[in-house]
Amino acid sequence: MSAADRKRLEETTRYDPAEVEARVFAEWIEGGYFHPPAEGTPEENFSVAIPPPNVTGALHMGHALNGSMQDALVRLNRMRGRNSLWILGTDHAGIATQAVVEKALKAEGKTRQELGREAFVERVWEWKAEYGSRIVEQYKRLGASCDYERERFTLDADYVRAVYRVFKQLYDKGYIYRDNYMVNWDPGSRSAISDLEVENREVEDALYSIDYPLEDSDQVLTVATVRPETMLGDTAIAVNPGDPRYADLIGKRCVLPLVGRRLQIYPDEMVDPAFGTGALKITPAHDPKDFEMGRVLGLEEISVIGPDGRMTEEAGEFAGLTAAEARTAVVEALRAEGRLRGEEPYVHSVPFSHRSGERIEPLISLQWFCRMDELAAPAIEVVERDEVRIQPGQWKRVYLDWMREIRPWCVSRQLWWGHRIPVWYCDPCEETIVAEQAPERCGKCGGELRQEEDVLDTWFSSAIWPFATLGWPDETPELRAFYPTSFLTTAREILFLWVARMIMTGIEFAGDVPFRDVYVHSVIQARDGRRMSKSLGTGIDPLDEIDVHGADALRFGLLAMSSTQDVRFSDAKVEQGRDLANKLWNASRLILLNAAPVEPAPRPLHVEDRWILSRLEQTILSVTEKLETYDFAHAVQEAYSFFWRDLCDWYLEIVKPRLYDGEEEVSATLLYALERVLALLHPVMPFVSEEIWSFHPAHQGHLVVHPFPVADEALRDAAAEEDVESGIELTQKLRAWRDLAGVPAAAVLAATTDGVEPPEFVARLSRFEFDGVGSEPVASIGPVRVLASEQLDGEAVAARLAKRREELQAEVERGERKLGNEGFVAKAPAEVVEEERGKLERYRSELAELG
RNA sequence: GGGCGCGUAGCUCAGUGGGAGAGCGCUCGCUUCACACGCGAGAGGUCGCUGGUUCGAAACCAGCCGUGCCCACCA
Repeated sequence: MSAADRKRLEETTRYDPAEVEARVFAEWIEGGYFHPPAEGTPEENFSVAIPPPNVTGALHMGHALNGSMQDALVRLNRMRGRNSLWILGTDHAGIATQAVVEKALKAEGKTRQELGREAFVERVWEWKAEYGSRIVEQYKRLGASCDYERERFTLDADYVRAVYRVFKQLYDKGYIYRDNYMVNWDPGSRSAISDLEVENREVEDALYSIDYPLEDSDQVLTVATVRPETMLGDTAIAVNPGDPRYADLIGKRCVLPLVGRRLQIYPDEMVDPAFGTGALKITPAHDPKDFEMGRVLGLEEISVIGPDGRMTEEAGEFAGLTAAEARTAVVEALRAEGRLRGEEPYVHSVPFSHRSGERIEPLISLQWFCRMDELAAPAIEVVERDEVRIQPGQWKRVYLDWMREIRPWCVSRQLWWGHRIPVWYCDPCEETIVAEQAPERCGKCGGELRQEEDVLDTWFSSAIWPFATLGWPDETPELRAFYPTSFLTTAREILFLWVARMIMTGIEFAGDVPFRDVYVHSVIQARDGRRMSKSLGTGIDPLDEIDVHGADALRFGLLAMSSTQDVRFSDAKVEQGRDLANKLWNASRLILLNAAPVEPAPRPLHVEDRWILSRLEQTILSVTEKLETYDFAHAVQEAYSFFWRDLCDWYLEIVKPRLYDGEEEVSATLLYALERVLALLHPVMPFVSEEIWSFHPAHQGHLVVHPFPVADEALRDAAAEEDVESGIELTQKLRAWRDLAGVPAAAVLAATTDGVEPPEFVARLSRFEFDGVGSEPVASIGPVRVLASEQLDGEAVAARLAKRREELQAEVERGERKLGNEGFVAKAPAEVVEEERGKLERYRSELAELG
C-alpha cells in the first residue's frame, strides 16, 4: 500500500459515498467492463434487457428496486466470468411524451395543430435530445452496470425498421386488420386506447328510469339507464325472455322519446330481470355490450357522441353540447314530456383513461387491430411447460388466465409521436398498401399515396424490445450471442401490457422465448402505505436517498425491504445499508492497516479461525443460492448478519491481539475473508466494495470483474462452529451477570472454571480471569465460578444481588401462591397453568444461578 | 361478481407443524487503541377473532372481522 493510501485509510474514519461513487463509476466505464463483446452463445453468456423507462421519466423507486435486482444478478454473473450484457434504453412513450411537449407548447400559447405534424414531431425530437438522457444518467447514479455504449431508443431508425417488419408480417398473416369497431376513446388524449390502459373506478351516478311508450298503445315500457344522453342513439330494447312481465311484448316496438325512432323489443338472456326495471335500452354506438348485441342482431349504429366528446348532428337539438351537458338537457326534456319515471343514486364502476385520467367514452371508430389468439397459443404453452418460469408461482396462473381470455388489441393511436403506421392508401383506386418502406406510387393505378395518420400503440414497439435492441431483423452478432436473454424482473402491473406481449412476439419473430425467468417483484409503497405516486405527492425520490445515504445504502435497503408481498418504504433499511457500508469501511481499515504483508489465504491456527472460515463458506453458499433464486431480501440480510455479528462483533474482537502482534496466519486469514466478503457483497453494494478493494494487497484489477467466490466445502467445520458458539453463549452470560451485578465495565473479575476449559476468548471478552486469585465463590455461571476478589466490590455485588434476589423471591412467592391455589390449577386453561409453572421454574433457576 | 394477497414486538417486516425473530425505536451501561452510522446488556408479543384437525398450531382447514391489489361489457 502506498503511503498516500495508508494515510487516507488512517484518516478516513467514515465512509463517504458522495466522494467515492462518481469516481468509481468513471473507472468502471473507462475499463469498458459493461460493454461485452458479442461473442459466445446465449447459454454461456448472461443478458438482460432493461424494462425501458419512458424517455420523459425520472427514476422512481420502482426503477431503483428493479435496477438493484437486475444489477445484482448481472454483476454476479459478470464476476463469474460470463460475457454479461445489460441492454439499456428508453421508450418513446407516445401519449406521455406528446403530452409533455404539448404542455410546453401551451405555455408558449401554441397548439400542436398550429405547428403541424412535421414541425411538432421535430419539436418532440428536440425535447428528447435535451431531456431524454436524464433517466439514463440517473441509472448511472444507482450504479447500474448497463452497457451504456449500446443504448437504444424505440424510435431509432433501426428500431423503426424492426417495428415495420413486425407490422408487415402480422398483416400478411392476417392478424392485423382495420375495422370500424367499438374502442375505448380517451377524450383526454383524443385517441383510442387499449383495454389494458383503462382502469375502472367506483363512481356515484344516478340511475334514471325512463318510460318508452309502446307503439300503437297507451302502455309504456320503463327502462333503467345511467347514461340518459345516449338514449338518442337507441336502436332497440332488450328484455329477459323468461321475464313474465314482458313476455308478450317481445317482438313489439317502442317509440323512442324525444326522437320518435321505433325500437324493436328483443329477448336476451343477458338481461337481469332483477336489475332496474328488467328492460334494457340498446345503444350499439355507445356501450360495449350493446355494441356486440347490435352486431349480432344487425342493428343500426347511431353515434350521438363524437370523438370530441360532444353530441353529434345525430343528436338533433342536443348537437354541440358536451356529453355531460347533454345528460342534464336530456333529463330535463324527458321530465318536461313526463317520461322521467324515477331517479336514484347509483354507485358503479366506470372506465377511466389510465393516461389522461378522463372518463372513457366507448365509441365506434375506424382503427387498426391485432388478433391475438394465434400469437397467444404458443405463449401459453411455454409458460405451462415452464420454458418461461414466472415467479412467484401465483403469477403464472394470473398470466395463463389472462392469456386464455385474450382479445384483439387495438394498436392504432390518434397521435403524432410514435411509429406512424406503415400503411398507405391510394384514394383513386381505394388500394391499401402495407410496406416496410414508403412506396413511391400506387402499384395498381400509379396514383399518389397517402400514409395512415395514426401511430402505433407504444407497447407495440416495446413488445419486441428484447430482440429489436439486439439488431433484429438482421442476423447480428449481438442477437446470436445474447438472445434469449437470461431473465426479466418486472412490476406486476406490466405483466400483460408488456411481458405477455414480449413472449408472444419473441416466439413469433425471434424464434425463441425472450427470457427463461420472469421474476415479479413486490411494490414499494409510500411510508404511510399509500401508493407511491407523483400526483398524490407520495413519491420518494431515489436520487434524494442516494444523495443522503449513498447508492449502496439505497440498493441494500431496497433489496432488504423487498419481499414477495408489498411493503412500505423503510428509511431504517436504507440506513441499515448506510451503516453496513460504513462498517465495511472501518472493519477493512482495521484489517488492512494492521495485517502483516502476506498472501491472503485460509491459515487457521485456532478454533476461532476454523469457525469463521466455516461460517464464511456457509454464508457464501447460502447467499449465492438466495440471489440466484431471487430471494434478495434474505440474501442481503444473511450477508449483513454474517459480516456484522460473526466477523466484526466476534471474530475481529477475538483475534485483535493476534492481529496487532503481526501474526501472519491471522493476517492471511483476515485478508482472505475480507477479499471474499467484498466480492460477495459487490453485486449488492458495488461502490463501497470496489473502493475498499483498491486498498487490498491482493488487488490487481477491479472488483467488478474479480471472480465471485465459490463456497469451499473443505473449510466447513461443524465441531469448530459448535465450540465457538458455545463460547459466545457463555461470554454473553458472563457479561449479563456483570451488568446485573453492577460491576464497572473496566474491572477484570477473578473466577475459576469447573471442568472443561472454555475457549481463550471467553475470559478476555467478558473481562474475567479464570485462574485469578480470589476467595469465596459468589456465583456460578455455567462452568464458571465467580470469586470474591479485590476487583469485585463485594458490597456492591452483594447489594445488587440481594436486590435482585428480593425481586426474584417476590416473583417466586407470587407464583407459588398462584399455583398453590387449587381453584386456579383446576379451572384455568392448562397452558396458563403451564406458563405459570414455567415462569416459576425460570425465577427459581435464576435465583439459583445468582447463588 | 371472480381471483390473489395481507393482518406476528411501539414502527417496518421475516418466520409456515414442534424451544416467538430481525432492523429501527425504547431502557441501562460504555469517549474499550476499526467504526457513536459504534460497543455491551436489557425491556417489550393473548402471532386479527372463533371453531376444527393434531400428542403438539403463529404456521394446516373452515367461518368471521379488517385491509390491499388484480380481473370483469349487469344497464
